[in-house]
Amino acid sequence: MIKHKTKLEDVAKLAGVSLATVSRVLNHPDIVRPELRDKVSQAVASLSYTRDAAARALKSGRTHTIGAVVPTLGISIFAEGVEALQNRLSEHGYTLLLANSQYDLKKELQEVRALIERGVDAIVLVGDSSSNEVHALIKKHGIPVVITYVAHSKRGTPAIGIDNEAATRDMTRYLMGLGHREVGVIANVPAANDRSRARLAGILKTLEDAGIALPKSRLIKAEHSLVQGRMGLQQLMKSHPQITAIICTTDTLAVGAMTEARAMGIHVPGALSITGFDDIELSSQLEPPLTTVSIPAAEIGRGAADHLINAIAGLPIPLVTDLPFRIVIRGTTAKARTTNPRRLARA
Amino acid sequence: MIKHKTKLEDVAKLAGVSLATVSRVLNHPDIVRPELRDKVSQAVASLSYTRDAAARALKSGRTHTIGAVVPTLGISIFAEGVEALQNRLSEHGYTLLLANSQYDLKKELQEVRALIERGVDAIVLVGDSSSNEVHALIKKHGIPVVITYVAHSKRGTPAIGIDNEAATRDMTRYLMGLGHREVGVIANVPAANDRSRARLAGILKTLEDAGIALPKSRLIKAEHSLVQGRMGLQQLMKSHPQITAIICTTDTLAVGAMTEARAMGIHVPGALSITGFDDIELSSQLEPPLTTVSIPAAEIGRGAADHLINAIAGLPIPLVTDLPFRIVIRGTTAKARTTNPRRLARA
DNA sequence: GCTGTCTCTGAAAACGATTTCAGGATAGAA
DNA sequence: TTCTATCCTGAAATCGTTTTCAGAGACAGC
Repeated sequence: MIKHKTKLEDVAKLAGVSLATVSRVLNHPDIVRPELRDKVSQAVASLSYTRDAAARALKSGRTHTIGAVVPTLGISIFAEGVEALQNRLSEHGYTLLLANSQYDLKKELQEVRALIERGVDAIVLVGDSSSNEVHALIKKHGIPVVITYVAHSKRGTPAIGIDNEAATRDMTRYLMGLGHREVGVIANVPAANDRSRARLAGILKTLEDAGIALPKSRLIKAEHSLVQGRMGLQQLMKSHPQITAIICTTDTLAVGAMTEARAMGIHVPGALSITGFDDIELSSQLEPPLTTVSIPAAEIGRGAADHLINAIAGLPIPLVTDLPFRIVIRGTTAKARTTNPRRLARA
Repeated sequence: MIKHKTKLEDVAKLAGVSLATVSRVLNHPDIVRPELRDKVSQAVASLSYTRDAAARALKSGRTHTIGAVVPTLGISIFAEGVEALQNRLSEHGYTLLLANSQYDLKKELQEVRALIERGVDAIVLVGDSSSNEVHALIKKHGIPVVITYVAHSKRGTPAIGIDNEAATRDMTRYLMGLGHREVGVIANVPAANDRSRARLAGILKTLEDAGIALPKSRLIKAEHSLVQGRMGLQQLMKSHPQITAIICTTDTLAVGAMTEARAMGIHVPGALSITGFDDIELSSQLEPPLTTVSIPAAEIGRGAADHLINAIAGLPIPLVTDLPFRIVIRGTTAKARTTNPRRLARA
């Protein structure tokens, strides 16, 4: 138990100098005469003194604190991004205040408000589908902000991430290059998730450009879970056995789809190609390993940290930091089969 | 951009009362005359005033902030626990400061120190293997703390979680009940992970009690990853083809093991039973679904929040909150085979 | 009508740091 | 030796609340 929290005054007394000098040693060591500086440092050390964060924050107006609101930590790319963000912040003496929105715009606003009231120096958001109130609030307080996991700015807000639409475009083209024309899509498209919507848009646009229509019955809108991936695949293959490729907007859905394909006796990739998105740890370890899009989650987290630290220091930050994604071709994709679907489906 | 951050004084002026009264309306509404209270509330609303957190913290000595240090968010049970923790804290007006230790005791100490310097009102730790310095530091500052994911107190620190050793004991007994005598173990046992050590201890003790020795060659110490699970199984089954059951200390290892078993042509559970621990989302969706131990991660997070909020209010908190785990029997376990191992292994 | 209680309100003193402003000491120049 | 310029240092104001302390009103009892 501490009796009398050591404060600046105690250090000053011990070192035989004034408060101001101690403060200077702590903040601008270079403007203090070396001998005094040493004496003070010694006093600080011997008392194991640390400045009171609240008092500093009150006087200086900066809390050395950065807030982040992510949809959920249950999705590994966000967990990975947050972890990288925190590590980088920690290296620079910043502390992370974390909140989650559960893809609920109202909750996001509420958490952002709480963060601002706590006096965070900057804010990290995920995606560009935050409500206008959120952005208005942040702007009103003049707080630096970055949106992550997307590579386009909106309302002038800096962004760091990948071009989701381009990624699914590339993936779809790759499948078409393998001869797939009969495709199905399993997509999770909550209202508050612009990343998923962009991914879906990339697929649809590419198919359309190739003259392939995607009737509603071939597009399963699912929640982000393994079970829904399974159900999606089942529904798709039962109603459209001629399908040769299934594009999923997340690995979780794709893994679910793979499981169901196996249960239905559909060989992957012989009879059916499946692709995912995110490249979670599991994907490379499956049998067969999943073809997917790998996104640099850790880099996004670190980059967001760097950008904001700079912004707090008054430096400009790039409006868009477009990080490269990677199409990772593994074992779940192959040339489209041309034989009778029913035959192969039972194989 | 805000020009002149509205403060207590502005509200007081608008409402025609003193600073003290406004503060009272905000903190103890009941002791202020209704008509004045309304006038003040109205002024607060019309200026959309919010108290400065730093000033409050400085004066009141409480930050309404709780810090947590977890090993990593990459393990879903921690991600789930943190999310639940944050949600519960948020409901009660607290903000979560999050840090991660990467299973590094030094880093944990460093992060805890940073958290304390930020003035957190309480701290959440994972497991009981934190360094003595960590606990000394926390104690010195008189900050409430809870250790999580374990169900035993150490150094008098309150704990909330499960009895890991009992869980693997139960699981091992279950396997023995199925007739398994030839077992192998894949365990991840970093120095800073008492949970995993307890899990391993539960297995070894139970086997020993049953008169089954576990030679070193049947115990694979692995890192917590799918790949290591695969490698572990391969090594085990190559050197001891007579093994009929593999106990893993985490689902991730077990999933890796299952993948490898399939690759090696070993039928699960016909030729080999495999068990995990954690019950991650994936486990129930595998083919066959994994027999494992389910742990109440969200409940741990919420419980930690509740305990600490009480502790801050000066209420006592239980020393040990032993939450129930659940042995979930699914498709990867079956009676031990008695036929020639080599035969079946090729089947 | 006066005094004693009881409520409620306001003035002012913290909380612990940062930083401005001015003055003291030192060094160099004349 | 004396004066100016240069550095450093310390005193004091300030950041925005909370809370103590005492005083002003209101009300009832006598």
